[in-house]
Amino acid sequence: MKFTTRKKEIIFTAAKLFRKKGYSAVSMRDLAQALDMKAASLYNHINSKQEILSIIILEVAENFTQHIDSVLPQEASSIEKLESVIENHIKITVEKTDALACLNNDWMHLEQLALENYLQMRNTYEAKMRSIIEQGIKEKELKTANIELVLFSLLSTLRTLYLWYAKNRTVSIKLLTNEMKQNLLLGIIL
Amino acid sequence: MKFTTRKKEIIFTAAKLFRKKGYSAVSMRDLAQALDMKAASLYNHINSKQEILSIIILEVAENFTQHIDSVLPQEASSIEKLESVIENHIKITVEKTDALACLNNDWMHLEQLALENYLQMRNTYEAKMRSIIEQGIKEKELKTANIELVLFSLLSTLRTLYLWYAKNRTVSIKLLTNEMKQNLLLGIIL
DNA sequence: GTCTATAAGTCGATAGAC
DNA sequence: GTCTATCGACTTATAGAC
Repeated sequence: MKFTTRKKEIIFTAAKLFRKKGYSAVSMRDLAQALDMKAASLYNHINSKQEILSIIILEVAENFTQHIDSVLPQEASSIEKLESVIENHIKITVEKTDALACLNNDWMHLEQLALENYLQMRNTYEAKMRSIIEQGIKEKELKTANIELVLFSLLSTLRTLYLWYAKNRTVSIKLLTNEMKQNLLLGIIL
Repeated sequence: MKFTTRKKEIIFTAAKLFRKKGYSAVSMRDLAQALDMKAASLYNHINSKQEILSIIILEVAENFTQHIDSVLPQEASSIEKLESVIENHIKITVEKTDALACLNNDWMHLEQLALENYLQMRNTYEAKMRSIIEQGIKEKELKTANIELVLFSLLSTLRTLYLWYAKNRTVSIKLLTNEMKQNLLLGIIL
């Protein structure tokens, strides 16, 4: 992996460590050692450990926000919109595995503005997903069911897909995408 | 909540705190304060912070192990077995929400024997789930699909259902169970 | 069984030399 | 931009009084 700046290298490495042990269990000394430098030197590139976490998480959160904002106003069926959401989750899972894991597991260690910012993006994302599901039920494309549980069933699998992908990196994205659409939308019973 | 021993009260309270902030971010002082006592006094009831974590996690892991061991040899269809597994996940989600969250998020902070023990139980559990899915495909009850992804789709939702349940505690278990069977087994498309 | 005091080490972060 | 040295607070855990 090549980096344009030392700061990006630090953030990339931090995401890898945070994913394995969690934000709280990784010390600045651990991070420095992984980069073959001393902890004090990190502070020439970043202001605090907290800043590293917020950069990692908010960047991924913004990726999700941008995608759902582009999908929602489209003239498309609810199923097409859900498929596009699934594709985007898989894209982020593949391209930003470590950062996605941090977002999932360490968001509660964000502070102040970064935490508010994250929670606001997450709430908005879920509200927009909910409206797609409601559209689908109204237009008789989706089964009439508990909307909150349908929303959760979809998101829980998509959010944690990185756990599966980490152990199965050789799978083709096309196969992964098709199978996930099948499983999530059509179920597994013949 | 009433407790038969002080040790059980400590473990119950620890699970609540670990769930909110994660094992590493909860100090023995935090735990003591939540119990209205001093940190040093905790050590009259438990040997170490690590012991608390392993008691919390291994107890839940053994619940899962016992259930799948009782389901696997039954003379039942693969779908009936999967339904029984879903019911058990929901039962544990409802009865041991905090401990289940610890198992999901903090298992990697287990050490030595406890870690080996946990990983062995998890691997065995997944292997037995896999054999149920294989049985289902062989007997043409389940669609022919990527077994590993079907397994992951099911478990990812069941394992993180506590996140949804924590915000929707008033839902009836019967409704929750029926909806989850629908979503996971039959999909959401009409 | 709970307390105070404390050991021995780690934490995030800073100052200042080079 | 990296280093050594260090600060002050916090960490898990123990010793011993009550």
